[in-house]
Amino acid sequence: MERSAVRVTVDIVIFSIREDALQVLLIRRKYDPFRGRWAIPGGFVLDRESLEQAALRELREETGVEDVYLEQLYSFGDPDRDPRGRVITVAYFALISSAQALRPGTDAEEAQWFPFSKLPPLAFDHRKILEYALVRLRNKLEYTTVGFQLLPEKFSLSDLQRVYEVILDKKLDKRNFRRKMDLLGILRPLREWRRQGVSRPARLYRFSAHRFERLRDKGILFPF
Amino acid sequence: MERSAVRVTVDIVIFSIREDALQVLLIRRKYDPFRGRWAIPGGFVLDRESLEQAALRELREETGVEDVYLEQLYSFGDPDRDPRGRVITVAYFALISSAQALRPGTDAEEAQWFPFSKLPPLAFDHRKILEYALVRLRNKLEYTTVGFQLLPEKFSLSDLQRVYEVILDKKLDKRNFRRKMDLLGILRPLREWRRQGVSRPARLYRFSAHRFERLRDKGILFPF
DNA sequence: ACAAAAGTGTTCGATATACACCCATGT
DNA sequence: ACATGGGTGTATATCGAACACTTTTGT
Repeated sequence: MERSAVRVTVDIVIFSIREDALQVLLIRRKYDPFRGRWAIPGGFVLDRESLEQAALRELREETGVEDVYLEQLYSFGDPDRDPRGRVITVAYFALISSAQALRPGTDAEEAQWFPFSKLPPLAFDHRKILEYALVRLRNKLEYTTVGFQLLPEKFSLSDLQRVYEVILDKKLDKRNFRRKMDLLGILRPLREWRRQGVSRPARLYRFSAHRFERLRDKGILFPF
Repeated sequence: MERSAVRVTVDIVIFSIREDALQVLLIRRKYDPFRGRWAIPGGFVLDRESLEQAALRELREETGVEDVYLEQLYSFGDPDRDPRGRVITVAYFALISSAQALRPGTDAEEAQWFPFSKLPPLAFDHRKILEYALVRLRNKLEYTTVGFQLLPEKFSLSDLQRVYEVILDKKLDKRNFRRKMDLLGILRPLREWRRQGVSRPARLYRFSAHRFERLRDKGILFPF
């Protein structure tokens, strides 16, 4: 068998809802190739770590956050995707709660949130990766509970609906949305309300993980 | 940045319906590690080929078939998954029509179909890969048209139903199944019938690709 | 009183499920 | 005539989509 002179990276599409928009975290490249361009955070897989560990490490280095939803997206391996040589990347996507503050630019890299609808020119094939990540996120939103990963622990139903609306990029009907969430049976209402400026206070809810497990057991979700 | 001393393979889970069962093609390893064990066909990615090209090449080498449904499954990169060192594999799955004959054991490798329900002990983490492939195949079956890829060009509705039944491992109602297929609007009835032994001849159908494209455009499918 | 967001039910069409008998053919 | 698989319709339950007004609060 032939040896393959290949290097492997992980790249992580980091989504968050900020300022009522779906945003992704990008870093500005300091070196060639694509110096000055924006890129998805990532880096080489180290010798003794799994792909997921590598993704978590990069995520920690880039943002300082630890507890996030992380899912493998797809592997991209066009021979010409990196001008430096043969580099295959395993792309992940991560969801960060809008409450989580990032430790800014830890390894002296310029990092910045961009609304998905206003992406700058990107390095490598990162535009393609981002677009596929959005497709997956939208699909997952419809048949799983990933949406909750983008919210803080306590949230109102309007918060939740806004998450769905900005990701799917369409208005949803409030009554239908609430009924659906209610039927899912994974929301625990709290005895807490939150005043949002000048109007009626909104009841807060918590995502009920253990009811969610039953859904998982019914095979609605995925094994990794 | 650190170099990663990694090699990359593609492995292909090859599904087919044979003898009214879902089967996978395995090859017997001739060399260590895991000499004598059965394994999913695969091999190293070459310098100038994409991941998909590598998968297609392995598929051709292993089976002689060219026109198949091929989809990337998942990348597996546990540091200890291969005793020879760091090998990351990008797993694909392929669907082969039951009509397609394989060029047998071309590169002097012993290849054999195994019913999914009677898998032998497998090399590496290939058992895990196979199990995930089945989960994906089942999911895809429900919201896409991959099922047709397992049939020859002309098929009866009973043939089609059998595909669904053996993959999902449950009996389906004939009338409901036919109505659903009819509503999908992707079957073209032919003026041809086939006698199956001693009973009434079954009408044959053809999968209508161009109607299918409309479904694809509606975003029901995936980009790769 | 009014502005702003929270909250709440009903109707309708589409889709999924359950269920049983007749038909065409070869032996 | 019978054994074998092919073919067909109806009734019910469930789910998603459309749609408008009242409530609570701060100013």
